[in-house]
Amino acid sequence: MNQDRQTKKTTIYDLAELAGTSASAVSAVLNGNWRKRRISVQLADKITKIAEEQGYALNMQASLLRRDRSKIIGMIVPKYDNRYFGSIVESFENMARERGLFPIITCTRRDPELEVEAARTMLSYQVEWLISTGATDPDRITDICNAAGAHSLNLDLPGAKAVSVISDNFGGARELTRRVLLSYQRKFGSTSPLLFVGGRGSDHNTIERVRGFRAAHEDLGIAVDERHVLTCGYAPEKAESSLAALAASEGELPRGMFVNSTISLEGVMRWIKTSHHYDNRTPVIGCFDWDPFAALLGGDIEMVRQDVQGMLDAVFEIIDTGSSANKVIQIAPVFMSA
Amino acid sequence: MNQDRQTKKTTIYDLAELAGTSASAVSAVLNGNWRKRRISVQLADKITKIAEEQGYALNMQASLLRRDRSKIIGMIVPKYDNRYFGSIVESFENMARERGLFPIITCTRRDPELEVEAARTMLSYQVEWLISTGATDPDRITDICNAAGAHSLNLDLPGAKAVSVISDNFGGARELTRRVLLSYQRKFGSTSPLLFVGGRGSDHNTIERVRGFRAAHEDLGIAVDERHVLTCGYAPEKAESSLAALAASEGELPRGMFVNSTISLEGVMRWIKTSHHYDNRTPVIGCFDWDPFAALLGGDIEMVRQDVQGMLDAVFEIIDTGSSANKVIQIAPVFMSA
DNA sequence: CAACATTGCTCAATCGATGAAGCAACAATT
DNA sequence: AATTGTTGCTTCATCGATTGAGCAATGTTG
Repeated sequence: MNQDRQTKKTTIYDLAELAGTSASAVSAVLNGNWRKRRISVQLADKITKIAEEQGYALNMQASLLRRDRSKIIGMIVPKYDNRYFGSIVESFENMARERGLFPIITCTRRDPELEVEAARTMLSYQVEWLISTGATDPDRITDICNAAGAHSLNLDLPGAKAVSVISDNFGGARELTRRVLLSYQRKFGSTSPLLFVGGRGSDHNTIERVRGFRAAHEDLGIAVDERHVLTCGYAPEKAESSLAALAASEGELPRGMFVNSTISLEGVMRWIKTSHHYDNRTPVIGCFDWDPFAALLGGDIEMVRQDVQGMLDAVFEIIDTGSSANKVIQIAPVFMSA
Repeated sequence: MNQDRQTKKTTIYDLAELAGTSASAVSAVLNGNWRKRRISVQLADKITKIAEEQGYALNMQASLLRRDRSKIIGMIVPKYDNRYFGSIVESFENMARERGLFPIITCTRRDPELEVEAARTMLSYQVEWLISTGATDPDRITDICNAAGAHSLNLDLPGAKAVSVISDNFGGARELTRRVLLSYQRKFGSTSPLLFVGGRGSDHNTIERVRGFRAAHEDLGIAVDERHVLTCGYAPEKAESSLAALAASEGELPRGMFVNSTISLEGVMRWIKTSHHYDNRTPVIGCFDWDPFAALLGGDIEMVRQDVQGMLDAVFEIIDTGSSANKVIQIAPVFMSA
């Protein structure tokens, strides 16, 4: 394998020698502004041909060192384990490439130290922008970016020191809760407060969603049961053990739920299946997030899909224009009819 | 926002001036080999302190240009829309970082042109290794890497020109098919050939899985129905319309299925739900891939989980040692009990 | 035909970090 | 006192691409 790899890479100097010309001319031809530099078409063709024959590849490090803009744009993302972050990353890459930017993405597993380390590394690579997606400490990253002369932006979770593009968590949660409460009423003929499961009590999105959850209850004149707000973290296992604990201490759990992410929903559904707590008592569920399989699970699951395209449109508008009037841009999520 | 960003970035020359020393000393201190270069502890401390105060960040482009190794490792990946690729990417990042390598990943959406363009771009960034995951034309990428003096490796789908680490598709499919056939027999008291749905007839994995599918049928003395091998592509919509077409032309479809990926399964489940074809006739299904929600769908879904950790262990063993005896390394997938 | 413009290129400095080579200053050894 | 060794730095060339300045060789104009 790989036995025919060259030891040394071809540079513009090698090409210049082969073409009997100067490195300067080669550079001009290969980076496209040879017209401006008055290189003849003949020489340009010759150089292009030789470059292709030699399999020449630009050394971006050398090029970037000399140029003023790197055109590199970084993103940190917590996980790759759900559709939401997956489609954020995929769209981000496409939109960056469309603009001639080179995207680099790093997964930081909700680890504050890793986030900072990743940010520093990206800055070493001269990123012009750094998008912190769902970061645990976005302001720290903004500070680091500012110190290094790079732009920064928060996505999904807001920070105080940079523009933030987030879902309308309050509005979305309020509407989702309202729908589940009404569906409950329609189905079971009575009203009842819902169970809230998943997310961290300290994170902005969860706080806002709980607020929307409460607002919807209040709208319909239903009192929230405080013991039933389980902000136990996002991991499936957390949701699972949290439900198990509550069921152990309370007996029967409500037949209506607000689940704070598909990740938590994973644990909820697993618990429902293994505990048999809801056998023959199928609950109505609202989930703040969307997954194609979860949508097919049957029963009564209503999902809100965060508007990834809308959020990234907002992100790139800021990047394209260089600034934004608002500090926090809220994008309304989309309701999927199950 | 961002009003306090500096115009110029701090360099080692700035630090040298502030510390009243030379850039060379600053460089030695900051990259850690100041002991070897006989810099005094006092000066090292002083420089470190000033660097921190100034928020100095190394210019990786300049550093890389000078150094022999870039320690950058690239991966191209088809999509971020399922657990398989998601966990490949996440593990890849972790394992690369553990080794002091800088991972860059690009999603190429199964587009051959994008794959090539992405490979070229990564080579410009001086990647030492390029891992082609599920690439449509891995050999082309290997050629490009060879020409540029970079190592390459195939993951998930094999190529002829570089070492390939893939799942044992034949073995896995054979065992999965066997299980589904037996489950069919147990459940319905008779035997019947299964339906094969999803994947591309031209890709290696699909070919091997169809081969395993046939072998398992043969093992049990069941004849495969050739019209029931639907290698219609991976996209959910393809699976959906393919099933609809078959049902339209054939009437009742078999109650046993082999689905070639969770992506295709998404279409299959949607069709089952919307068409009502299988209402009160729940089929037994085997899926070559795993998804937590799909696993909870109920009914009889058996899933094989590809051994991502095992595959990446093999990948990094090659990277660590620099070579491999085998051209194709097959990793057995793991059977999940539903 | 002199003066000037245009064409088609080359030269050389530059980006920031790195490290081999070298050089003072002082210490240790003969 | 002369030699050798050690410490603690600095100088400078270098990596490969870019670009302003400059320079011959032509072409054009009055």
